[in-house]
Amino acid sequence: MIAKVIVDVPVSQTDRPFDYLIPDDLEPVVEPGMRVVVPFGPRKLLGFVVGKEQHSELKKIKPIESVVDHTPVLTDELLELGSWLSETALCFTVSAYLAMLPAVMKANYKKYISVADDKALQENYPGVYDFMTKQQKPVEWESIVKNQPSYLKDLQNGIKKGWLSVEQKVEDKRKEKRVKMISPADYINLHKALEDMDKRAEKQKKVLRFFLNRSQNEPAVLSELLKELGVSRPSVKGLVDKGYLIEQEVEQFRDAYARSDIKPTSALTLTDEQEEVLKPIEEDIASGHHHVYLCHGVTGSGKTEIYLQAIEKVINMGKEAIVLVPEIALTPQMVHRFKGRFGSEVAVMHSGLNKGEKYDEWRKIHTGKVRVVVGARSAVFAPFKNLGIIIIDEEHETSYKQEENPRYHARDVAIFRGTFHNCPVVLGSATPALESFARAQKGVYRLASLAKRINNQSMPEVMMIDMREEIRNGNRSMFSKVLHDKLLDRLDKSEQSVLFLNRRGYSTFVMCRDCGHVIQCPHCDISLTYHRRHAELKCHYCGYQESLPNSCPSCQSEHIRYFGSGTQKVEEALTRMIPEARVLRMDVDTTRRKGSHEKLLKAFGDGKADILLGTQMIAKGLDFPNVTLVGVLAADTMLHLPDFRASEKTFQLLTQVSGRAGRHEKKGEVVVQSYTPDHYAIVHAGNHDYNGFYNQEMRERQSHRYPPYYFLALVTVSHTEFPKVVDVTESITNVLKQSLTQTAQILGPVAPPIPRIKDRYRYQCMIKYKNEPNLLNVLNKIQSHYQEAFTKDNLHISIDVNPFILM
DNA sequence: AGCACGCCGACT
DNA sequence: GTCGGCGTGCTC
Repeated sequence: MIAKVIVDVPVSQTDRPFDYLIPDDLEPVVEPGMRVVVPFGPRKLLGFVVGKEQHSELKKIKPIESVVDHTPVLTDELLELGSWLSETALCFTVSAYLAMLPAVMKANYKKYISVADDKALQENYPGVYDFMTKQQKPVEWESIVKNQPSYLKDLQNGIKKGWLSVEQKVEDKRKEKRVKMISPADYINLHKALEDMDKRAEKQKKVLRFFLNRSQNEPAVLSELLKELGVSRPSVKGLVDKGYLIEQEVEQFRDAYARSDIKPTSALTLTDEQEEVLKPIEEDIASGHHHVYLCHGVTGSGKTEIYLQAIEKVINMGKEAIVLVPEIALTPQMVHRFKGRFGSEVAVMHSGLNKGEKYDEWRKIHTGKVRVVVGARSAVFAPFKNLGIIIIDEEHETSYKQEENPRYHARDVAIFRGTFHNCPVVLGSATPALESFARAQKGVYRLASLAKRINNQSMPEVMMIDMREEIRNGNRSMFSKVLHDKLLDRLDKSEQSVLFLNRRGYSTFVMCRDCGHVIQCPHCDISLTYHRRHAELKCHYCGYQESLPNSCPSCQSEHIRYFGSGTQKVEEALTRMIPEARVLRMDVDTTRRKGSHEKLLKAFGDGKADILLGTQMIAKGLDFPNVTLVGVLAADTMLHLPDFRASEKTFQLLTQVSGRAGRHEKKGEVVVQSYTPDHYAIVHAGNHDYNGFYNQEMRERQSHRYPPYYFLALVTVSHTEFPKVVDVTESITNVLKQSLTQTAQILGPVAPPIPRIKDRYRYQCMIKYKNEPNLLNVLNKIQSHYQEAFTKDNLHISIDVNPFILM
């Protein structure tokens, strides 16, 4: 038998199956979807078996070296999904497969050197010989490179001459936690065994009695058993050898939520509106039909309860469910809701888990221990075999698009899988992406609306503050008079407030007041960000840092200071303004440590602070009954980013933030400060008017030929030399112009908003198109044609179909 | 990507 | 005459 194997070499020349002979003894073992180790040229590689065939057309076929997995780690569906991804996202098939698995399942390649010809080596390279014999065991190549680079040359020659041998190893980084379990053998009568025992074997009898007193044949953990009975390992081993007891290794799952106290919940009564949304979804689940539902529900309208009840239906039918949540909203509150309803049926996948924990959660899914996964983007690849529903909450979130290879969008993957499994895909949002809403309007998706909040709470009142007015009235602080007063008012009533600072595009840069010089990264064309903590300037793109200078590097003036507004700066101003307020700051700095996110939120929920101040991360999913005021400090910072989605993002963010107020009995208020309060994104957000925003933004998109009216593809070229980048981008642009239809618009070559990152110049070419059946083909050709030149010349090309970030 | 093969210059 | 530079091409 022949196995078709995709090898772990992510280049276009090897992006196809290679034939390998399946040795007779592995014949019954090897199945598509398994990882195998195969010889490839002179080395050994990890590969994915994608098919089995009786014959091969090739003469020279090497056998599979070994099989890594006991059961396939990718189902047939996921294998198919991988090749679909490689075509549509223009990535290599292996990259797609690896993206579907936890990181620990990537191969670890190691090279080991050992002595093959003692005599010859000793004669020619005595130094190397001494070194090698001192080490005894084969020596890992990388450790020599790191620690004894002086030997490398001689070693290389020794290998060439055959005095040293090289062994390639493919290692797997995964490590299951395993425990030894002891249980009585099924067919053994313990009473009889006890009688048969040697009189002197007190310890062994003690063990048998222990199992006699236990219900049925319940296994016990070996280590605990030994401790409890005060016997030693050989006593148990003796019984195992006699065949009375059975020892087996059982995987133990690390459970990050094992200790938390989550109370079970049961289904809530739905409102008529919720009922109406749920009904067609349930019908699809019952009858096995695929539709995409866009569930447009205002914040607080009870979307999650609909998800929960749909999942319940899915579980009752013996099927499985995937719930995607943006990373930032994967808060403990959210996880608790699912754990509370479905208990141990739920696996949770988020970036807070370490690699081992992620692997364990993945295995819970793979081994069928759970039926529900709640997770961020990559959870869409959960290896379920019988999916009954896929839910994407906050579907408009940009984090669903992966910004590196494979550049997939979780929504597209979900729809692929939903089609395969004939199950519904539910997209939920208070502010759907324009693309999604447009599709729903066209009838491609089924639109379901929830216009009312549960318990009929009204939407919070939104006040727009024109900050230009404040400045005119002599208020130069970052807090308007109104916001200041309202904060004090809440403090009086001991109610809580949330202050939201939209920091994106608002980095705290350092500028000289005399000459206007802004300190920039020497490797990237972007200004450095000031970090107060260590009085350092950091580059967010390449990690470069330097200490804050005392004088301007350009004019030597000492009037150099930082501008912009970070959370730290706001916190300072806030405590200066209202010293008695207890402020909790939440940003990347205060939440870096594991679990600190949860801790901070808990502290706020427990009323240990009056004001929660934070960035993006507090915009989602927070639900505190005592919060009655939400302040947005600078609503329009994002509006002026060079991004055609700037208005949409601003609208979404303001709507989400406003939704944090007054979700319970107490009425909520929102204060939005901006310098452009009459911008339509801000106005419509203030009126909670999605449709109004949608209609206006759609006109903008149409007139500027942007999505959803046109599709986009973005080609970015980078190299250390500027003329080269321009040159290559130009020729790519020409190829595109010749190969695409007249209706396609090709913009470029143009310099992107950040023209240089990590000392590499960048240039782009953007394609706007409506219908280009040939596009993927052409882009694929461009990628593989230039790739050879690219790798050896250190040129880089990245192609993003449907890009989200245009930088 | 790695690695071998192979074809030319600068050294014992 | 050989060591070693890195251009070219292949890997089942």
